[in-house]
Amino acid sequence: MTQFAKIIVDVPTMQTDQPYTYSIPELLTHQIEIGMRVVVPFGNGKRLVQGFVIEIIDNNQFDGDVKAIQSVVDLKPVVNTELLDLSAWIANETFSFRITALQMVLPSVMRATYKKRIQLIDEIDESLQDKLFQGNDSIEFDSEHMDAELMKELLQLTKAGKAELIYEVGNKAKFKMQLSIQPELGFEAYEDIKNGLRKNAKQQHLLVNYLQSLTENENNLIPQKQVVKEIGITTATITSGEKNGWLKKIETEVYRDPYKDTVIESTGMQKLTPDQDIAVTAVDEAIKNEINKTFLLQGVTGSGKTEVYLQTIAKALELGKTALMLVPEIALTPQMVKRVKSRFGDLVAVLHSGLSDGERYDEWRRIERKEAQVVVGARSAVFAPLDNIGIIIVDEEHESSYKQEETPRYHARDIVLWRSQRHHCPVILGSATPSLESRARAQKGVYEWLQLPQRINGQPMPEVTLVDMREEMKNTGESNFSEPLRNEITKRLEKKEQTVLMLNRRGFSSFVMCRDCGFVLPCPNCDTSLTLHMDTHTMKCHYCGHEEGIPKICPNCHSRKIRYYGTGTQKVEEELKTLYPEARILRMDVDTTRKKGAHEKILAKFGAKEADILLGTQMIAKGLDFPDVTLVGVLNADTALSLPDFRSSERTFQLLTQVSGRAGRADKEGQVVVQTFNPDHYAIQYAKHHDYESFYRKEMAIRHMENYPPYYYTIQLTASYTDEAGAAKKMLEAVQFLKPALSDKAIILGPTPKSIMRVNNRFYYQVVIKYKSEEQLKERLRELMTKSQAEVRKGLRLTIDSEPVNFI
DNA sequence: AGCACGCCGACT
DNA sequence: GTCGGCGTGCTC
Repeated sequence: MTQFAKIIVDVPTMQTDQPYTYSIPELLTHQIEIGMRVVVPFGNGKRLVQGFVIEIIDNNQFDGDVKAIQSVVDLKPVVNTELLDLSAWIANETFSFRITALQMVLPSVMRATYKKRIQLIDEIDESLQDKLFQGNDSIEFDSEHMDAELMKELLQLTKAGKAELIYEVGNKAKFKMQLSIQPELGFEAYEDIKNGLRKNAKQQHLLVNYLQSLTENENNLIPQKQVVKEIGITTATITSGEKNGWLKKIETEVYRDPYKDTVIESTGMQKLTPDQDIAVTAVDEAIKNEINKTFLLQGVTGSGKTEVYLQTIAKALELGKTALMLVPEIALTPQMVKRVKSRFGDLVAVLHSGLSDGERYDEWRRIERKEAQVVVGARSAVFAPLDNIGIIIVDEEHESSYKQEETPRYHARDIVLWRSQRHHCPVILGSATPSLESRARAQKGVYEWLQLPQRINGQPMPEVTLVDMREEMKNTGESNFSEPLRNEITKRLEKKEQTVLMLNRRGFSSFVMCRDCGFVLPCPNCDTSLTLHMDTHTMKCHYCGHEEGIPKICPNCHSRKIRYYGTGTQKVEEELKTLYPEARILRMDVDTTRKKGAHEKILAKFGAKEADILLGTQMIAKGLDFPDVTLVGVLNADTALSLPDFRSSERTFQLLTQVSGRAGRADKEGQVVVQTFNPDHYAIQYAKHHDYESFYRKEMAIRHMENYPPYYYTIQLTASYTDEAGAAKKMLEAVQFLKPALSDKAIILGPTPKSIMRVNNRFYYQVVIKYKSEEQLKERLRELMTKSQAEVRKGLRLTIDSEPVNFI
């Protein structure tokens, strides 16, 4: 009996965002399973696309002609039922397409590649064939790069029936294979062969001896490369050995191991403090009883959260379960990875953005084949194809990088909670400064609250000194370094201790300004100014990537007095060098860490005490742990505070608390100097006193008053268009459309232009809706998307972001 | 997305 | 007259 399959096709549009029914050809009946990728004809002509099988049914519910599946891509399913369900849920929650959500849960190499080619099917004039096909009988048809004249002629040929258009669906994923050899005979047989060999056949002797020794081994599959190197014979000898039937050659898959060259010593469990012990016991209990429960593990820097994570992971493994641990990208340092690997060895798979597509795919396969049972990774690692998860950990749970800023705009924390329900396992959300959302849930008892209030070594938190830059400016003028900070740096240099200096990301760019007329070089495509990049000696736009030369004379008034301003890390570094000519300085920012591994190199250098001062952006706030750092300086604590985002206080508090924790972790006492223009701001004051609880209460009061999360949910709509009026009109229309479906408790903010209204010559307008419970909202938003399709074709872009992390 | 169909302007 | 512009509809 003919079976049918429901398939999500790889055509990411609203109109095609639904399962299509295809018949399963007889030949493929026993091959096709749910979760496999297939190639199907779609649309007019012979267009082929990839699709995912999401259901297999016995009777066709579609009244119309069904087409048959063309071919199967996979030997076994690549998406299990859990991830299939998860992707459907994500598509629904984030207003994205099912195909996009499906592709997101898989490594990017598994995405299909499409090619067209023109195949000659009839005899044509030889000179014409030379011209059009370069002597071949088919040619790739690439309408983007092809010569227009050539294309026209090829199409004419197709129309005349002399050639046809062929669609090809490719697959980028390749296993890296390696040739290995294996003995074919037993010990005795090799003995006989040896006796039969000529005396001077030295290489053959070596080979047979080697094969004979392998017969004793359990694992007798040895890479050919290794054999050649080890016993010094040629591959020719091995090949003739194969011909003689002494051995066989086998192709095996090898994994690209990015950590191949790092030697890792194994470490055991550490002794727990009483607080840690309470936490571990509570989580272990939940793992054992398969209780889907969320713990908020709130522990100050240095309180040993990581040890709690590692011991609960050990518990899960002990029970035959797997573990997933998420870490923010910037905290996923070699130190961090080493710590996990040293505990669990080869059971660990690591997924982070630094991996090549191939490496990422290999790690994914190790997980899928259950060779790796512990997964450590950044945001997208939440989709690791683990089975039977025992514990999920989200470290630094407050980090905004857990939210994906492109569609599907998911938050890893939400995915984690979904998966924990599916696997009946507990979740640990860990942080020194939990997000208000999570902390409030702990308050309400939705999460179980675990605390680690003490540092492991019983050390006090470092002393934080605030420097009022308004006062300082009067004395020191334009310097980035206040007198108190300079004095402290001098002291460290004398005592041969290390200093870390942090420059807040926002407002840290250098721009070019004319001293005579005040002209600032703007980006031609965006409403921003270009920033100076000394490494490439160009002016760049951070939003659209536009790049141009550094002007020598002012384009506006032709003055020669055009200089660069602002506090880029490079400029600060220069000032540091003049202040402390003898100090060894390392700079860490986007420019110096662009190359792969550069980040690690800088940290390793600093760790080896090859520098006195480490200067960097926020990337230095996370995960670095150097015992000789006794001074942490924050050059501009409050640049984020002035931003029109309700989370700016929270971010400032979190950042300051986090960097403070970097000072004096071992036996030496640390000190923190924070330069600020708002020394009285509560975020800065509470950070100075390491007082999360007071900050939490104060901030909650403000959120309550202003109707922001966690008291309200938020949704942000953004429209962009090539003309400003179009974008504004669309958002106005959206408000008109949504309003009737909302209760009077919902609050609509906007439409307003985005703070950078024009990016890459598109204009952006937004609307934010704050609400507590709106039954119809999501459905209405979906309708809005559907009815806007016609405009999308004309260039409108409409995005819906549920619980956005950036409001500007 | 990508392709066909269909209806209007300026050319071999 | 026809080639080709892009607005519209459809894809199991």
